Amino acid sequence: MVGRSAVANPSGALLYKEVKRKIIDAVHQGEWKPGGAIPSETKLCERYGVSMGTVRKAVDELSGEGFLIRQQGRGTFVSTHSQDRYLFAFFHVIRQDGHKEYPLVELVEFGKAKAEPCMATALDIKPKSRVLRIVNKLSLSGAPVMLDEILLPENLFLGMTEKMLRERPSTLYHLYQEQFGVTVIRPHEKLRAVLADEVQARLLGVSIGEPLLLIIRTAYSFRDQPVELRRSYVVTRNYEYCTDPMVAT
Amino acid sequence: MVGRSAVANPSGALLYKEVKRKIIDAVHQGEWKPGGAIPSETKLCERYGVSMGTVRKAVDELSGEGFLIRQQGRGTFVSTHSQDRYLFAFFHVIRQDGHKEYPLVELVEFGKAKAEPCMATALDIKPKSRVLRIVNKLSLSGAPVMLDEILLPENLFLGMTEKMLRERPSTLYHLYQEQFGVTVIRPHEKLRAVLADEVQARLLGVSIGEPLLLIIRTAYSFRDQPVELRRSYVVTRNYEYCTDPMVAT
DNA sequence: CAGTGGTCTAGACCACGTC
DNA sequence: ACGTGGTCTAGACCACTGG
Repeated sequence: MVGRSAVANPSGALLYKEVKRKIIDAVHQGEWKPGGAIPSETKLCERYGVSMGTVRKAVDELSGEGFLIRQQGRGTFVSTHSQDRYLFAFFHVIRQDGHKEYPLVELVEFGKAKAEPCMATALDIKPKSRVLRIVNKLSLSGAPVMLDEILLPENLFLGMTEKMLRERPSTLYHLYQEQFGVTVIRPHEKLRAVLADEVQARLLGVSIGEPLLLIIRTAYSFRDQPVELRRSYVVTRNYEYCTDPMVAT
Repeated sequence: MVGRSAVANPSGALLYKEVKRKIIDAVHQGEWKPGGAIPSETKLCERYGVSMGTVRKAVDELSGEGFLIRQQGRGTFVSTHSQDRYLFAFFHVIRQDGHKEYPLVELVEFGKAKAEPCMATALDIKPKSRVLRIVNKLSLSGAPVMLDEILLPENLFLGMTEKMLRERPSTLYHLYQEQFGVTVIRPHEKLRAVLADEVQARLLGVSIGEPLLLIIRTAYSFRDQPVELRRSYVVTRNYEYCTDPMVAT
């Protein structure tokens, strides 16, 4: 037989996983950029010395994970967090009648802090190392609905300024990607119900003791590296958190 | 060319979607039963007159949707809601330290009611048609944590008795499948934060005004048919709702 | 029109589970 | 040893996009 055997290959891993890794690496090393196209499937076959089916399986998985976007007749592109499809992949709060809307984001606070133990654990950094702290107020239909407290490991976001956040044209995750080369690929969220404290009540325009939905999100980049910890407090009087806002195939 | 063309086929649909549909139908018609094996991939090729790749794509999707379970070296099986992997596909409440636990379920109420407009809409039935109403209390580590109010269209669950619910050995969804031939394949959930009213406080052993996580779930069967509406009230003092409890590939 | 991804074929060898 | 699913090959035709 002229081809390689079905599974055995230099690194000992599955062939299509190997191809996935190589594609991700090429993007990491800047060969193909977010928003740009990657080579056609035929060219990828030649480049990696595998058959179409194997390239397809690799690209299929990467596209399923949201890393690539395929467009029939046009090509396959490296995804960007500025794309519309991405906003609602991470923003799950919609009106109770099902209406979706883009939130208006307002910066409330920006500064540095020392990581508390729970933050350090979640972000996989040393206790008491420095973190950036951002507080945003999000409004829907003109009314404040959500308070975001965002914590970032400082070393990944060196040089972040308040100005960047105020002038940000698109989403925060787009900023991470464009300015700091940090691509969020997977959020993990935990939810609780809590009562509004005085600060939250004031900022959200509700009474103290109003029930709030607390969303604790850890956002992961490649290799399961945590890059952001976020606590969101949502007034669910008119809005709700919706699992799986994605449309079906 | 001897084979059929790549896309054109009798029904005009994609070939692998056609195969998916036929597999689902065979299960529906009782040819292959939940828990049992379906024919090997080779046999499915012959039966449906398509190639391995096409059968694989169909089975891959059905297995991704949780309808089938593949086991290397053994075969492919029709999934059952009694399987362990299924409990946590629908039960997302875990302890705040990440520990997962099986809830103890206790029936609080069982009866019939007329569908309110919002229920009728969600369940896609006529307003004021009859629904079954079940209220369960769920405990974790011996303490009540969650209250479930479950609403079912009566016509799909004719003959359901309180006895069935009390003697239920496994999950409710397993009961739906075994006794009524209703297979839940996809839940859709919306979450809010609310305050405990008097009844909830009493049943859950908390004070009135305790913040509760409200989970409004619509469960769908095949063809996007809604089969259950469920409102769950969770005390999130020690527990939390966790998105994506599934382990990665 | 040429080039892309989407689907499909008809095989092959491998790793795993069961007998 | 045998049958299963898991992976892989080396092509093919189709539908869609763009020039």
